[in-house]
Amino acid sequence: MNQIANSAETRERLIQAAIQLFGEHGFKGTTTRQLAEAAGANIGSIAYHFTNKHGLYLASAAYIADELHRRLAPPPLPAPTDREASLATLRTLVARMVHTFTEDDDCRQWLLLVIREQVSPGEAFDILQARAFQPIQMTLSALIARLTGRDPDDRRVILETHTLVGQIVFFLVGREPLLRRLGQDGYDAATVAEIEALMAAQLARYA
Amino acid sequence: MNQIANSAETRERLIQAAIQLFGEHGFKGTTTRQLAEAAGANIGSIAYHFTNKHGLYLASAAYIADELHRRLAPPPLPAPTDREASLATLRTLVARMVHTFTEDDDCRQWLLLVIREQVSPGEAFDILQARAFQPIQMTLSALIARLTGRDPDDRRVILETHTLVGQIVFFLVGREPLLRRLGQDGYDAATVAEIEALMAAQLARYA
DNA sequence: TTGCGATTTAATCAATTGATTAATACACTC
DNA sequence: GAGTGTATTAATCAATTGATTAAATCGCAA
Repeated sequence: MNQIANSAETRERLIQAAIQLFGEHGFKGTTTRQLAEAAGANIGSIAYHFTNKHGLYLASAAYIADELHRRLAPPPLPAPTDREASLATLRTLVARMVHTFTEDDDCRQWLLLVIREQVSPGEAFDILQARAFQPIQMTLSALIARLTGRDPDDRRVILETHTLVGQIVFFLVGREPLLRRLGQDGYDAATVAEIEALMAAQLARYA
Repeated sequence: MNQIANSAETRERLIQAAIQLFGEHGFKGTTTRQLAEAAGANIGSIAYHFTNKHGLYLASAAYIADELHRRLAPPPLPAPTDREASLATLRTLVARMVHTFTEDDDCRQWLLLVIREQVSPGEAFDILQARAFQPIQMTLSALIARLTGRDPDDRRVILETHTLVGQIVFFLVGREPLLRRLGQDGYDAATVAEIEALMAAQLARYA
């Protein structure tokens, strides 16, 4: 191998540091010196690998998008006529989302960056939308469409998909107020199981 | 009147500018000079009225909390035994939340500040929690508890309340991806009506 | 009007910011 | 081992940052 190996390592460490720091303090709240130090790299490395601070930000967004897609990747859809299989796929997908948004600490790091792009969408939003949101959205819509006998582009299907996702995502977004109400400081296995059961009950209406 | 009138005006303009700018660019992303200019005030006014930039941030959070509470204020609860009235109150509350989160442009400005406090809760989070989240949370829980014949502190009730709120809030948080999927650039009256109908259908299970 | 505290203003401060530079160290080929 | 292009480093730059200061202005009471 050539020296690109070493280069790729620095690149990777910078992206990891960027995700953590951008996620915690935002874009302007994170300095290039913090990034370099956290990555064990030099300030100049940022310019060398990503042109500038914003380039590193975009690279982080792309990394997050790919990780999200990897975790919530749409499974191969069953035959459109097989209702039972479609429902099973939907259940699996929902369960995976619940686990990801409650138990995966990485997701919490990503949240602020993702939300910021929702509030004022920039270049990073397009990356997230294309690589993560859209595929998941489409898969869920397709499944719900089959189960309700509607068209996947039916507005009712789109809105129902949205409320389904919203319920789950809110365990990540509204995590803090919920945990305080529950008197806990984290989602333990029992709580996650309760949430899963709750969502499974929700899906019963598609059965 | 004494000169406090003029002082209060400057204070108010600073808070309004702060909500807009902090909401759009975050705390570090907003400079004191931007704040002063947007408020038509002098940089020194920030220190005079709020000690420092962070003090202005806290004042903005308090303002947002009060506005949220004002919009979603818990109506007087009906007699605990009156199921019909409880359901009607819940419907009203949900409808009001839908309208607020879809049609109220102010809410979109507040979102980033609120989410940031969820991600890394600071002093501002406690203000939001105490003045806005908690009262709404408690009211909804109380209503759902009555309608399901459970205790308001029952974990199942708490979690169900959370999913209910999550569905609605996600029309604000996940606004951008949804609108793209719908091929619209905003929530028109017809769409809001559809959402309202969808949520009303959700509440049918409590009937 | 005069006086007095409250408020606003312009100027200035030290510190930090993102970016750039030239020099150096590195990995690999010939 | 010399040569070459890649990657890293330390030092430096101009610009911007939040905060502070002393002076100026304001509103009202005596």
